[in-house]
Amino acid sequence: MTVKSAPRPRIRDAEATQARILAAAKKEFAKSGLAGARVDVIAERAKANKRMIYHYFNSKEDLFQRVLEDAYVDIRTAEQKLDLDRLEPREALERLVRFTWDYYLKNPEFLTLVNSANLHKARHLKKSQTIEQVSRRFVGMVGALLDRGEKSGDFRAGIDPVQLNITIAAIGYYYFTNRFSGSIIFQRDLMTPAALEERLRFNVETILRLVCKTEPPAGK
Amino acid sequence: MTVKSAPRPRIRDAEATQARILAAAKKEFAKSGLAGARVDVIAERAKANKRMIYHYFNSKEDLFQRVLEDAYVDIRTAEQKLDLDRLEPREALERLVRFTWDYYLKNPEFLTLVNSANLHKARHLKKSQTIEQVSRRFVGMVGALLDRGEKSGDFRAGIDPVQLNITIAAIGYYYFTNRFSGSIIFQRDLMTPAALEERLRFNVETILRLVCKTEPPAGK
DNA sequence: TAAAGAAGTAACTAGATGGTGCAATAAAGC
DNA sequence: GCTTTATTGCACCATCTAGTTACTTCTTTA
Repeated sequence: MTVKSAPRPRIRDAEATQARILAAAKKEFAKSGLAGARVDVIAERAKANKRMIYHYFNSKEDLFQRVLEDAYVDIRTAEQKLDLDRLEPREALERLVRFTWDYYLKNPEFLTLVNSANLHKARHLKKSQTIEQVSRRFVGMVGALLDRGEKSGDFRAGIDPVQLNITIAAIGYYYFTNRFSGSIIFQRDLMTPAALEERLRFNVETILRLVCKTEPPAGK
Repeated sequence: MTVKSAPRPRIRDAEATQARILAAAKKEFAKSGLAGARVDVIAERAKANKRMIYHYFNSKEDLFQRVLEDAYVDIRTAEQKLDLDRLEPREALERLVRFTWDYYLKNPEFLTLVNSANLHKARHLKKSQTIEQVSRRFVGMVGALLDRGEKSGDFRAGIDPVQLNITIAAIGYYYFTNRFSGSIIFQRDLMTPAALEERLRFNVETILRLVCKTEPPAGK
């Protein structure tokens, strides 16, 4: 009777349901924050029953924590794939700056999720073991790059990898999270392709000037 | 009967009540965001009746907008008092970086308020005429400084004041708003006096290297 | 000093909101 | 097939929350 060759879509699929809930939750939390997010909206957007959310994730807070964890794992995983070791130090550094920028641009939810986490004093991160693991590797990466560049004579000595990491993140992060207020205060649209390109160039220059011994080659 | 020479504290004082409400609202909005803030909490903390909030400020949203406006006016006013014109360009630039840092450090509510505003796409700022006024003056200030430094030969030519402004804000702002997640990810307390001092030094160096022609004097 | 208006209070409402109890149904194991 | 277990849906609740109604009390001023 039923053709089984192509397995028909499962009517009950725990994994798929959980994935839909997580995706919907990410969107909703990113859009409205933890307090502003509505569980009913998440359920509706996930095409799941609200009951499922509590079945799989226990509570709104736990769901938020899970969303946050997944978001951190995602960016850290992407960073690891950069393979900075295989590039010249200067190139590797520039690549990291560009990657960070692009990630924020393409994943704006990440920014608001982190903001929400910090509004709650990051108590959702403290609980998480996953976060610590991925973070450690990440911090090591820039440290190794700085060492390499120092030895090759490209980079100045004694730069703290944590400070550099923070700065690279900051100059992109701030631009994007505050893009709305920024566009008003500075009276220009910060999100046009031209504006984005200009900012990225400025950021690369900022970091190269900070880290490199000699000046970056005068513009293209 | 009643001695009127020393006017006894007024039992009814519209201005004082409004001020108390605004102060309480600032705290509550900064702590919990727009959605998370509770009007009842604001009323209680202001030692005012909830009805008064609606009497003076019409709605929760309007109150939020007012708090935001006041916060922007406060920082922009403080910046104007810096009197950068009277300093050497390099000194003036360093002063601006240090001021921005100190302001964020001493007014952490400002950061979360701005974050909340941006979570809501800054629609509370768009409505406000006050913001535009104070913003314009502020942007001009750094522009004038850059011009002056360029002419004196201290600064590189062609630096966009808006990009510089954003960068100066970013390297402090990011550090503070994400201090909770940062302390976990980087596995060090970012708020100890030593950590704060180190970061400020790093920030000054970042900006001087970005803007100045010659290297900043090799550290002490 | 009387009238008018401003400042303040308590109790209340209508609608939302996170979270549940319980039964129904599909899938997996025997 | 038949039992067991995991997945899902519906209806419901207790509580919270922004905003309001109706009223009292203080202050000013004519």
